[in-house]
Amino acid sequence: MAKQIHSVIPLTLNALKAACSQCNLRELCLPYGLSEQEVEAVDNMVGVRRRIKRQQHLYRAGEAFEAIYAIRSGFFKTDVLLEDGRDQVTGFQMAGEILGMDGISGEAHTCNAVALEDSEICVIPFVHLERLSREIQALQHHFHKVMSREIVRDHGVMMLLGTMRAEERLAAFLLNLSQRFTARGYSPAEFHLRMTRDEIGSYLGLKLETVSRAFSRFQDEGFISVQQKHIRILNIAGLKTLLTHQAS
Amino acid sequence: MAKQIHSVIPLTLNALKAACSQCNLRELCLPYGLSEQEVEAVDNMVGVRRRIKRQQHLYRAGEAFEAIYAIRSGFFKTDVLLEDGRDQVTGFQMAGEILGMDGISGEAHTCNAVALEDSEICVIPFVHLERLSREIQALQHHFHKVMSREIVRDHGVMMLLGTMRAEERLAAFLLNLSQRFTARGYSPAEFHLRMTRDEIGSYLGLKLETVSRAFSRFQDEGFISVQQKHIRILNIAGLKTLLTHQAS
DNA sequence: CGCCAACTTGATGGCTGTCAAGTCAGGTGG
DNA sequence: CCACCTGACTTGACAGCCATCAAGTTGGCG
Repeated sequence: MAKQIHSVIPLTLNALKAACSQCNLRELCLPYGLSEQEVEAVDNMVGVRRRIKRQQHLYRAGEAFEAIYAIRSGFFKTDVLLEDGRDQVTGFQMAGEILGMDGISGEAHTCNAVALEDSEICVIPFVHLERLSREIQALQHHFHKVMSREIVRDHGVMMLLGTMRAEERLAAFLLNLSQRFTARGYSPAEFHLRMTRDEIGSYLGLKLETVSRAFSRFQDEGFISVQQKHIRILNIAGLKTLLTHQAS
Repeated sequence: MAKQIHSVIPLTLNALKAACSQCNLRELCLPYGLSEQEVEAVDNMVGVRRRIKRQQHLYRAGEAFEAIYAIRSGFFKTDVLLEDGRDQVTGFQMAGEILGMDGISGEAHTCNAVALEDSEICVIPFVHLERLSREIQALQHHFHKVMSREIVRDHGVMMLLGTMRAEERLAAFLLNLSQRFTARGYSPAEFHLRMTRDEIGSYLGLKLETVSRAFSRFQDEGFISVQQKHIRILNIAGLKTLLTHQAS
């Protein structure tokens, strides 16, 4: 009991005032070409920064929706639970991406968001965002684009789940990760998976054994090298041909 | 040739000024409690009504994004095409629902929207919508909810594609249709499918034969009666148990 | 009446799920 | 420092669900 109190409370209270004006992820979260005055208004809109430890929830399905969250650093997954116990990972999110937009429609979150590594997020109270969006056109349009991008991304996942075979799914997944790491200035060819095989499988609609076998097969073919969660892509073109060539 | 010209051109030109103030789908498209003045402003925001004949495209992937569309009557599907020819239906839309939000992020549509029966839609130029959203808070919030609802819906489809077996998918599909028809004042138990088995299969990540077999099996079990595209649900509770009971 | 698209039904095969055993890496306690 | 333990992962054998291929049926339309 006492132990719990000591270990948990300090973590969630670790909050700082956010400062978009100083943030190097600004171009991911915010529109181009805001005036100084506007950036200051955005600084005031964003509430606080919060640290979330690995395996902690940022929010849970059913909780009241109050804010969306910008990931400042770290890595998250979102997942949905069915009544019968089945669940599915609906996405993996990394720095510069936005979490929580599913909650707007029903005023409650519809999925869980869990940190896969120690992370830092900026809290954006939704009423503030809407108020400021009414004043700054560029911010309004940017937010609409962010939501729309989420819809397009989901369509991509539906495509993947509906039409692709196991190896195609995993290839698409790796290429997607590679591209997103590249966009953040990391190596396109070498990265560390933050999620387990089981979580990858859940996201891709596969069992963990199938994911593992596909990894092994890719390694045998010389497309990648796998050591636990460390991935190195050796033949990006090879992975890409897996996607386009295998027509049904 | 001459025949084509005669049959096609008149259709797409069939456009009227829209009038939300008169529309009985108002509660689906618009927020509650707008003032008369505000409804009038919305009337001006919405461009024209357009008729789309069965099998005609409302928009195609790649076309410039200019407007979103509210379905006034009729039935649509949206689908995405992969380079290698595979495609997938990403959704079926009916009266009161909104089409085209996928286009906001990239300023171009990312999927095709095709009428599955003769339909009528209201064109909502997106710059108008954003302008008016900045003035009418309720409209702004309503639009955000509509986009968020699309995200939540997509998560539901991902769940379906990622975790359910063929018969569960079809049961979920039928129950979803039933619920949406009910919300529009139609019978919850009896309706006409506007799409082919192939389109259902594409949406559910199944082949048309599998869809057909599942229909037959549901009929044998006494859950539904099927006559071509005419569906009658005889045992809604039975269909629902298919969803929750079959844990893996 | 005949044609065609949509659909149904059967037989077969393959991909992936399931079950099981074993390996590996990291952390803990002696 | 090392043995042990646990969770994550790999690999193999087998089975089942669904895709594929094929043939036949139905209903709508010219």
